[in-house]
Amino acid sequence: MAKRLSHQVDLNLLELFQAVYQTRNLTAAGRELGLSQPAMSRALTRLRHAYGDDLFLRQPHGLVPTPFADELSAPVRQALNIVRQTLHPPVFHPATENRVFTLAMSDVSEQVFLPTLADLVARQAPGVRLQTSQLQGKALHDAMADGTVDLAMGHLRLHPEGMCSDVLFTARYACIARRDHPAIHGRLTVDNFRSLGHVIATGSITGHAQVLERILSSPGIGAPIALRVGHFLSIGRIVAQTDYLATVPRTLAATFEHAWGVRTYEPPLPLPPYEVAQSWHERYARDPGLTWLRSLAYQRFFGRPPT
DNA sequence: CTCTAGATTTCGTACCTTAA
DNA sequence: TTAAGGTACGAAATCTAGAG
Repeated sequence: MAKRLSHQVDLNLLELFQAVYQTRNLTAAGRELGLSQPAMSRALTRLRHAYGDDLFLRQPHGLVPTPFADELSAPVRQALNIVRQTLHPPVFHPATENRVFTLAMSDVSEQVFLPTLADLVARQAPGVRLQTSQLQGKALHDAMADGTVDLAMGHLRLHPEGMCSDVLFTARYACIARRDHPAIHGRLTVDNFRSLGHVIATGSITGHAQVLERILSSPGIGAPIALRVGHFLSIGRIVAQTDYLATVPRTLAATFEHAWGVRTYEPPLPLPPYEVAQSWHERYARDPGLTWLRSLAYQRFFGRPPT
């Protein structure tokens, strides 16, 4: 294919080339494209001029492609297929797809809503597998931007640049302490909250630690932070075996009650609710697989697809 | 079967209209 | 102003039917 286009070519001319190449008949190709025969003839002239080749020769049994046209046909067909694919992007078929999705989430989210999500995925898409990632900060942002991590879920601190998100639900905090705590009688008081040592999880990718540290250290409260740990899930057992107090997501408190026998208390002062969201990078906003997964998570909480 | 004249088909061009 | 498409028409090749 040594010849070069003499000037910019209207891409519709490639459709014309393809139609004429297939039909070997200008009038029939014109019917396919909705053009009159003279319009086809004129368009073919433009294409001939652009390529500097006759492309098709009029012969007794129709238009016969030149060797150059034969050479051109495969790349033109491929180019048209690529263009058509951009207009009709691939569809994700959950029942038959094989794909691994990587979800960035805290240990809290793994405990609280990953089981339900995993069950939904297993029912609808048996070939799809999930794995979680504990990346945080810039590493998480970079991983989401390059597609290594597909979706981040939870009450997360994310660098906002290029991020999109759906709020899945709003949740509240609860306090937990050991069942036979010597200083707590019936209900948790403001004095208990101020004087008892608190356990908080600071190593997690969630934004809970920031919120709780601010509350505990605020001028009117000044509660002591006795222990900082890396994971929320460690807190239940620690609280069960010490006189420490902890403020954790309410759903997690319920889990700790069953697992470690701790007791859940209403916070003695108003704590702000927090939002749990799913976030993804704008580069993958139209990824059909990711769109399906996001929709599944959204329906899990709202009973309907996102608008 | 062969030849021939008219009909039909198909491509190319001139000229006009339209829309950007 | 320019490019693209339509109508009208010419040219060339093929098809078809009738005559010899």
